[in-house]
Amino acid sequence: MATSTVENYLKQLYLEQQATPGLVAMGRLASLMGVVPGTATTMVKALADSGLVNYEPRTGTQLTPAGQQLALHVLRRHRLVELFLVKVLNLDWSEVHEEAEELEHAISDKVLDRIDTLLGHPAADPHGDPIPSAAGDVQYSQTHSLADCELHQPMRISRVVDQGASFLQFIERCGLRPGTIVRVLSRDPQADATLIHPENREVLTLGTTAAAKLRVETI
Amino acid sequence: MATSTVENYLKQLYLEQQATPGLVAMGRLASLMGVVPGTATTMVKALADSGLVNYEPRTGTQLTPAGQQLALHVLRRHRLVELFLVKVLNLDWSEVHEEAEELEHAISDKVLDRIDTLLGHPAADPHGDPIPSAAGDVQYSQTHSLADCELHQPMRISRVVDQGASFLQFIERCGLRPGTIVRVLSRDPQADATLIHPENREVLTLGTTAAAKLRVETI
DNA sequence: TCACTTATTTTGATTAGTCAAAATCATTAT
DNA sequence: ATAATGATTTTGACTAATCAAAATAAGTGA
Repeated sequence: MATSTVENYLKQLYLEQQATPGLVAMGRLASLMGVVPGTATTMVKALADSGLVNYEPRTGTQLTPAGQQLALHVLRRHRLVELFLVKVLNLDWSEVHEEAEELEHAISDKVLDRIDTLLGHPAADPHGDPIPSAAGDVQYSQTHSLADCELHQPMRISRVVDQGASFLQFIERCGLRPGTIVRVLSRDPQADATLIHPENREVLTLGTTAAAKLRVETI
Repeated sequence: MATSTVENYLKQLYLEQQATPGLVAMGRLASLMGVVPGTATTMVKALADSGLVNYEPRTGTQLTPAGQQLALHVLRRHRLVELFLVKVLNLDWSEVHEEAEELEHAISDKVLDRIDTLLGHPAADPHGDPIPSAAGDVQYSQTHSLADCELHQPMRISRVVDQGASFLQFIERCGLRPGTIVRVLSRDPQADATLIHPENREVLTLGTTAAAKLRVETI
């Protein structure tokens, strides 16, 4: 059985590879995990010995198929738990990430399965992140973000790519949760600004960094 | 923050002191925790340093008020989780003990509170064990067992003092879950047998050890 | 090519929890 | 009172995960 530390390394590697394909450098992994670089090196060597990652000294590391499988399992637990906490226990979506961070390591397959059934085999968590299947398949609807989608076209927000509670609360306040329909009215690269119009809400301006965190899909 | 190992030691000490008041010997604690006696000694010394137990070398240990407080907190989590798993996720009551054993260390006060609310502030878990309040109070309804209660008097089963899945499944099959009304028809000390009659069920015989595990209360 | 910067790896230590086995202590039985 | 028995404690060692700081490698600039 993988310890929860191992599960966290694998999960982080998976997310990082998803965001930036290719080898993950030790320094990068260390900062994601909140440890010093030497610790990451030691850990990755151990993971390599278990066949969960490939390790190229002084270059970087990446998940093996076995490692990815395990990472997806963890991610499935994490995301199902998040949705469960929101839907069944009425927690706020801005706080469930932290809670799930602990529960994802403690929950058995049996309990997870019940949760999955209770929720009706959902496809995405409260942030719009896809929930991997028990077999380890994930559906990435390759979307644009508010920072690069078409102007004036109504789009549906499908995903919020930032788990921070304060950002999520901000999104909440602006009425920009996943599912909401928005249109981008204009972009001003000089001002680093995107003018958007959420359905039934007031027009507002987002900086490009914030806009890029809101993934959208055409309707 | 107490590690889950520490939480388990405290929980086990509490349960043992409840069953057999007085100091708990190292050998006893070790066997309850499934470790070697030397390990228990080392651990108890550390717990004593943290002010969670009193330790009398070569005699035994017992919880301090602080230790008991923490133990009750763990027990509250354990039992609320058990009930939640049965009521909300439809797990079998014979399997929830194992599941709760892990979850009790991962669940936050906030989530626990939601569960408590969702279940309507229940007083007992699926085995009839009382759920300590958030403040750490427990209601022990001091009851008799089927091994020593009055004959012929209808009694309500209030508690099953054995968490083992196979025993619980047996109890289930005989229709002897908490809440059931039963009468003891006779006892034969020589044969070590108790003849009981569960309401709407067939008469059956239990050995004294098994009968003692079924706590009952007068109606 | 040589020095400099920066990331990575190595080394030595630390903490929590554990075991095996030797040493110690406290009781019982003779 | 002494020896035997049995529990307890101590000692030394191990694993997982970590950090601090020194050593090493790789790439960059001059």
